Amino acid sequence: MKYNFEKIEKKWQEIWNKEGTFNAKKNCALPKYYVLIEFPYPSGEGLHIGHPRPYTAMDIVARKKRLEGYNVLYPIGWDAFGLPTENYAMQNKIHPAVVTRDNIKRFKSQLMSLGLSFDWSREINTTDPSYYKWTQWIFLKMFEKGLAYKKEMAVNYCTSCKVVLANEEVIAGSCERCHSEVVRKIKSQWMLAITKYADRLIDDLDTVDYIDRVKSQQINWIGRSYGAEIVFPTSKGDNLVVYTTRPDTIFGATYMVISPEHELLEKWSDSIENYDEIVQYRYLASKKSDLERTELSKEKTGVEILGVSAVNPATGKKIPIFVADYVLMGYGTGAIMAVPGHDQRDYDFAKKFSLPIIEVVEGGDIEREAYVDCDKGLMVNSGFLNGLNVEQAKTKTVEWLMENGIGGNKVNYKLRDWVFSRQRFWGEPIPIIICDKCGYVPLKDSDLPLMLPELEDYEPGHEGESPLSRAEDWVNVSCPICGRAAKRETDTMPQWAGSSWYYLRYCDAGNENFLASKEELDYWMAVDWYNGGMEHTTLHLLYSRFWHKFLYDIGVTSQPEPYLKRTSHGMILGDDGQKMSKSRGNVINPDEVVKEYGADTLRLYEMFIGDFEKTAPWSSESIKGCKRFLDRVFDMVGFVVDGKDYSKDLEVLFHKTVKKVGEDIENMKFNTAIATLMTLTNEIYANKRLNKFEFEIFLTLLNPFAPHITEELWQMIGNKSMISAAEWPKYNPEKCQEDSIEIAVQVNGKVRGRITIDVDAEESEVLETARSNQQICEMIKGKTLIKELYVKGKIVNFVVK
RNA sequence: GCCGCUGUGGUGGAAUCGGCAGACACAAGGGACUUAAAAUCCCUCGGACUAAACAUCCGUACCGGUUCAAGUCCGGUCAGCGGCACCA
Repeated sequence: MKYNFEKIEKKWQEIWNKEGTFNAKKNCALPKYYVLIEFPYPSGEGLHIGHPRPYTAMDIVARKKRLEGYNVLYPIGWDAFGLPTENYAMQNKIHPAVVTRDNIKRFKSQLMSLGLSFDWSREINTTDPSYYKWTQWIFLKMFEKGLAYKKEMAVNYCTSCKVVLANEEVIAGSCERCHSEVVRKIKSQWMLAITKYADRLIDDLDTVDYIDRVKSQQINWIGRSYGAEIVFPTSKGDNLVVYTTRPDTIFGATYMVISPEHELLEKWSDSIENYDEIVQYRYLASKKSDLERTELSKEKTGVEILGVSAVNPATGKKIPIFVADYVLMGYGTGAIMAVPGHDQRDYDFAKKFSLPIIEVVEGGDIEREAYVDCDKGLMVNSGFLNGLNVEQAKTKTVEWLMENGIGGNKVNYKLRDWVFSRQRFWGEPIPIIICDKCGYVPLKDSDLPLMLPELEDYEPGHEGESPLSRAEDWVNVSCPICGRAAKRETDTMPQWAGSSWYYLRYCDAGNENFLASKEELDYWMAVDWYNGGMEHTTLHLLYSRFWHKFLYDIGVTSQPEPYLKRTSHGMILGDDGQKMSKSRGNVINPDEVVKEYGADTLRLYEMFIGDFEKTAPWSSESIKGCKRFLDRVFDMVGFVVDGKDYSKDLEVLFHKTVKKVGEDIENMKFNTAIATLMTLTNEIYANKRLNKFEFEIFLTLLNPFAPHITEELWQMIGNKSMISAAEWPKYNPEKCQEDSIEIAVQVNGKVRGRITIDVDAEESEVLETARSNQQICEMIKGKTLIKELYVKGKIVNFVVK
């Protein structure tokens, strides 16, 4: 009989679907295991060949855990708000909800065709009002606790998408999505105070099992640094506060710089002699996009503030103050003390403006460049700090600052609060009413969900105002507190909102009274294993950890962290080694692969393609090997004879294989797990005879990788129940090794012969056998034996001279 | 510039704690079966030397070190990938 994958796969998908084979049970006495993948954005292009890689990997984990007796939750849903859908809707005059529905339909049938063991009964959709009701509810809780606030601020504005972006969405000065220019614009925006959680987001990484590169990227992104704030008096009487990580270098501070947006500039406007020049500089700086600022980073620009100066509190000397855009308003205090001797940027600036450069740590050559990495040098030209090392000087300076009441230790972060407003249609409306008298008034819980209004078109306004502002019936309301005319907030939430808590909804997807019941949350949370892309490390992953911690603080969840384990998969490239793209013409369509080879082969190949964590090029040739393997597995049924135990020939190999496949799945080494099964298959083909018991073990091991074919063969050999309800095999560690093994014998570290020994043989016995080996005898004859080594079960080495 | 990662046959990749480098596949070459092709099965497959095999030597980006023994550990160099980037 021929392996008819098309028929087999259709048959089992229908059975699983009809019976809900993989639906998780509600909270119960069984041990639980929660496996999570990042739910897809249902784009118009349909499933990408890269999607099945993580989905299959986690499917393998889920299926294995089920076979091991766990109550497994492996859910799926749709992260469906967002710009591509909205843009498509605008171009084609179709409602985004309709576009979303059609895209989901296509994605769903594609995912179904892969035999993924999702619990479809818990399917969620972030654009469903019964879902975003709770996204809005969480926002209101944050508002209630003061974590959501509105602020006039310079925001990143994408000139093409006409939308405000979060810092995380700006890549090297351009829009993450469309790569257009991003400029700064002053706007009133909703913000979420993620910075209040900065320390916990770093420190709690110690309590979870994330791959190192995820941890280090998050730590890097949050960017915690320890330093000091120092107060510099000015000639205007106002104090100018700076942040520095090098308080020890204060004697070398020969000038100061404040950022163009600094508030003191306006306050000092009357006293500044060249105020016009400064206003002009500030205007030019604001016109610069982030891209230009970055590109021009080599050449420093700035203007000296004439008429106002500061005093270095350590030296007592009068020093000038400059305005320059190399100092950012968003970090520290927006002002610095410049130490050109020991900071390259200050050095470049000082050279350009002919400012004094003083060496305060010896050991460098400040004639040539700033001496930056000067941890080992001693302080000079620094009054009471002279002779100390850098660490001592830091401590002493901070003590001195505190004694004089002009500063102290300070921790700073690169992380900024999350810009949460979007001026677009296809997002969750922010459930706030703006009243002239009462301010920002939250909707009552009973008024949620606040549904999106119906609109004729979804174009944003020319000044970047939200399309919702045109829905006058919807916008104009009366204030819930005072009853006067008021307006709804017209901004919507960013795409990251719905995905910040979706894993909680899966625990109790249909709940109408709350985002999920306490019982189900306590049973299922935390997620045991979450796999996703590296590109979400500083966005989704950080955001959702923040929301989760907030929900933990208000008692919704019982664990401080949402995900116990986080891993990441590599991308699949085109067969030319380049990223797949339409323009390169190297795109592989999963539907076509399934049609030609079947889902089991696709699954197997994507797991066999290479190290799961690394990028791998697709090969239309290599996939044939996986198909060939499944053909051989199918034909194996012809070797099966009755037998309820292992045969003598294969017993050790089977025990080894059970051990290896199980461990490899746990360690994400799917490729070597498959290689091991291939080796066993080759051995079975050499024997051409297989006990039924052995075949069942083999099928169970292969089942997580290739679920359809194994289900079919399981039935073909007479089983009434499904293999999906079988038990994961166990191995006996004692039977994982042959009684006698061959080991290599080295002379001076080079293999010169091999001997067969009993596994448990004594060292002296093994060495004797090795010495009497003919080849070895000849090699060591007439030479002095200096040392002999035996590493049990591995190797013998004779050192001779 | 800073942080993280990776360099192994023609290709994708194996090698648990330092113990026989190249598992498992793909491609290629040869053979069997076939009228023929496809499919399938068998053999060869890092390099040098060799008609071939045995043997020997070389070989995990490069240079050096530790060790009886290094793809693996240490120091340095080069190349590539990812993230951040005027963060004081």
